[in-house]
Amino acid sequence: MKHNNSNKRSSSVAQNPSSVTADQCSPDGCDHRPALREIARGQSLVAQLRAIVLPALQADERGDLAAQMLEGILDCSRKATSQLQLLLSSQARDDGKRRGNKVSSSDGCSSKADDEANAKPLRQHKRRRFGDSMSLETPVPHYDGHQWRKYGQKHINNSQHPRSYYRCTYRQEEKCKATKTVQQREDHYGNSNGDHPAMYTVVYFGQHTCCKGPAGDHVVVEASQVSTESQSQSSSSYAPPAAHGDSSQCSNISVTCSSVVAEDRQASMESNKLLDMLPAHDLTTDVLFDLAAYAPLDLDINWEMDAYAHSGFEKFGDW
DNA sequence: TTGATTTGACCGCT
DNA sequence: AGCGGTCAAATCAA
Repeated sequence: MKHNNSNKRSSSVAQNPSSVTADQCSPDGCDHRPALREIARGQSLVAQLRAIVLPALQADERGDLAAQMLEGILDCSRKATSQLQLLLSSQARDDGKRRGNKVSSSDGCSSKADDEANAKPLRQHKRRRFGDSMSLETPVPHYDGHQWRKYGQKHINNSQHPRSYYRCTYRQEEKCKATKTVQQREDHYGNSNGDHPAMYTVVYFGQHTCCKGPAGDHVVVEASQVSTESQSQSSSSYAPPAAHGDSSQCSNISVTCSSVVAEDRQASMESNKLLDMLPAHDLTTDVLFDLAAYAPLDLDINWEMDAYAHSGFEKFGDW
């Protein structure tokens, strides 16, 4: 049945919120979300790389080795991600306690929302927050190893290109909540020669909880979702191995960060080995160089920040 | 026929 | 008020 209430709105000049990343810093200055975003970016790059490389590789030992290395890289970054997410979830829990669980009231738990929910089956629209998002710029926004279904497209204020909305194909059968948005960048215009391929900004929301992803194994349930999804569902409930206390997160973090750095160094070394193995391929080598270069640097920065966390170091610069 | 995409409407949030 | 995310009927494509 079509909706008959026409309230289509015209566009007006406004700031584009997509250029803003919210919740960059936690109250205690021990924020690892920038590192998490970079690792996720690396994961996405590897997934794209695999989608490009694997079909072109021959089924021989080198091909198997390359596939194993790609798996190794993804495995390293997954471990690093899950460790950081555990830290973030404990941070968010503690933050929620301090704020008196204000978040939960926006999830339909307030009395007004309850009344309306009893009256009619309301649509549950929750505006996403950028705290649990990972952004990526890529010429191949559709090759990330996952299967997506488009569910919407919108023109965004002050943007020439529309933004497309995708959710995981296995959203229903596996309750996978991962979504992404794809929007062509304003300052990149592809030409027919392929000299300057169009660049797209891809923003990922949530982690894949389906088992049909590129690695085929189960990925850590989104830990940072606690800021937006306090209304937990039984299918996606995530219980950390041990309950954390209210304080002393920084000492906890400093222990865990060493293992995160180790995992990411391993991923970077694998990338370099893969780079030596593969024949010249523009897009492939670009992605690999990107991978090999970014990981140790970004994590070293965060590692050093841990040392200063206790002294109130807060600024994270241009992440 | 079935699954994917399109598109106008709806709704939460700022 | 209006922007952006999501829903869901209509439409398209295989």
